[in-house]
Amino acid sequence: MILKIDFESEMPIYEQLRRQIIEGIAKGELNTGEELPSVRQLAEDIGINLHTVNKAYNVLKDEGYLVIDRRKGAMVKDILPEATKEYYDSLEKELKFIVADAYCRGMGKDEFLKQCERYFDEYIESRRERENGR
Amino acid sequence: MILKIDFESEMPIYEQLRRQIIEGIAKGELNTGEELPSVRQLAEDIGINLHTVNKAYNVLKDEGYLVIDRRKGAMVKDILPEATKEYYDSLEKELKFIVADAYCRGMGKDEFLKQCERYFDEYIESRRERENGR
DNA sequence: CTATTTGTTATATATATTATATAACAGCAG
DNA sequence: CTGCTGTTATATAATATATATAACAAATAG
Repeated sequence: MILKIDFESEMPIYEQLRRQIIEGIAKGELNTGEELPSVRQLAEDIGINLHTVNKAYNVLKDEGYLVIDRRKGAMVKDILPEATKEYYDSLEKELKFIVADAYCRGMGKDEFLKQCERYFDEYIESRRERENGR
Repeated sequence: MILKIDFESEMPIYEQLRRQIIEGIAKGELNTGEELPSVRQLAEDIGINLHTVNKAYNVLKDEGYLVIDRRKGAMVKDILPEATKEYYDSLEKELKFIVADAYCRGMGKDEFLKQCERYFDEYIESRRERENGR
């Protein structure tokens, strides 16, 4: 899986890593149980500090996406995190704002929903393709 | 319009203000052309520094939501910002991640879309009610 | 005219976050 | 033993966030 960091972005590097890894899991580029590069390896590959990678991994561990074995390294959990109440609450907050912004800018409900649907289908399709190839 | 700050939140105060004001516009609690409290007034009301309010106002000005008159203060723009290419790009990035996260957590496409639709309808309905009352 | 209000600008300070660098540690595999 | 894991510790630097205080120009209210 290819990870790309935008060093001009306001978004912290560890947060960019976190998001790309979650997107990678959604696409099926990263499978449950799959091992991730070691913190040192990944840090060297993308030219950042190992502590930055470590932070991303640990956030993902706390969220329930990864398990980290002190000796083997990080791997994607066999069972992905569930949609807990805390998750629903934060999702609602985030979505409400995004929808408000879109609505103010004159984006129609249908157009917005179509986009969401398209993104969902992209992940579903991507996973399906990869599962067939195995 | 009531603004509530969560001082425990990781989200910066000015960002909380920014989001609530956009949501207020979406709901129709704030109408185009309507004046906002002065930076000093609002800062005092919610117990924060005037520069924090000023930052929120200026971010919203840069985004095209507000006009700020040096003597009269801030007011909601008569014409709200459009969905520019930059906006679409940032929306796509944001939405793709959110969808990925939801998908990984086992949230169904229909459930996700239903929520988005509900939020849209809330804003539409809220605006309609307020327009009828005027 | 005077006093008050507006956003703006400037300076200073404190704190937290982000990212880096370097080093050392324990545990395990080859 | 050697080399690989993540982990811990310490230090440093830059940036973001928030506050405090003061002063300014421009307009308005009395």
